[in-house]
Amino acid sequence: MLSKKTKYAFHALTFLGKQPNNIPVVISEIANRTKLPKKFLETILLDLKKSGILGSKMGKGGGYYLIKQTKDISLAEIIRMFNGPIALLPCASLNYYEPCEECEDEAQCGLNKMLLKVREETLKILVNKTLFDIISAEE
Amino acid sequence: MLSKKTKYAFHALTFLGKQPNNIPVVISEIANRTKLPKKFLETILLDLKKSGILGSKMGKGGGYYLIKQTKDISLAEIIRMFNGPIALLPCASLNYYEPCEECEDEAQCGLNKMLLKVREETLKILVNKTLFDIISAEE
DNA sequence: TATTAATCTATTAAAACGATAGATTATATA
DNA sequence: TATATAATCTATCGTTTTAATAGATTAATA
Repeated sequence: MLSKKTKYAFHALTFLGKQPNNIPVVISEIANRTKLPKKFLETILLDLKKSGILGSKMGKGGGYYLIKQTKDISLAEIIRMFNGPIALLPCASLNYYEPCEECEDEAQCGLNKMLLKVREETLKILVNKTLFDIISAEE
Repeated sequence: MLSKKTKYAFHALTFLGKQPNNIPVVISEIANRTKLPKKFLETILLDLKKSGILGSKMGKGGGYYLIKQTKDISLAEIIRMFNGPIALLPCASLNYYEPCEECEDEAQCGLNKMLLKVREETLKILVNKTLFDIISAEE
């Protein structure tokens, strides 16, 4: 399951992705239109900015706007950022790898091998689907 | 990510699946061999019993043993039992469906549509992989 | 210089997770 | 029938994560 933060990020991105010419939109408008809690949304937008997906402008006429192309923002990327690893266990993750305490020999562990495969196949799905596809699916 | 409970369930099942003739094994032995916390493991084994995957016998010579065939125990089944939905959001889950509060019209929601597809594809993977495959992958 | 709007720091309530303790019930066998 | 064995049940508990809010600060514009 995705956290609410992750879900909110998708909603905010979808909204901004539909904005014409990527004109900056202020937080409160994004919050109103997407029905997301404003203060919580702030932290999300900030994270998206820090990772280079959004840009921002302070002061009058400011707000947040999309920098990356919607086709270049994959589900995997957003999920990793807000939800953590794609893999089902840390021992099967490439980006967030950590060994299991109870596991004597990982190279022997059938669960690990299986979850590595699952991760691989899941990633294929999540990398190929983008914000563009989400927006295209609307209406 | 899977919870530790889910991971422990897989380890316990893998151990029992490798047992010859499905002879009952006592909790403490399962715990020792798998290196899992015994008391926590108890609750897991009980759940597995209630769902018909394991059988148990009290008293001397008792313990837990596998009832279902390893080929008939899918990853999806275990994950659902201990970890919850396969879908990434409740609104995209069939077994645990729940609408989103912020969503005015689900039929219009691009995220929902996308996650329904993801769920479908993920399920294909997780249903086709079984305890048998995990055990086969060992050594 | 006043207004606007993002950014930063700090805090908090609630839920989920992981784990343990102790009492009870069922079964086998000596 | 008594005893040992082992699952089962009830209850509790600390920690971490999640979701959310409050308030002060900085930057940009007009």
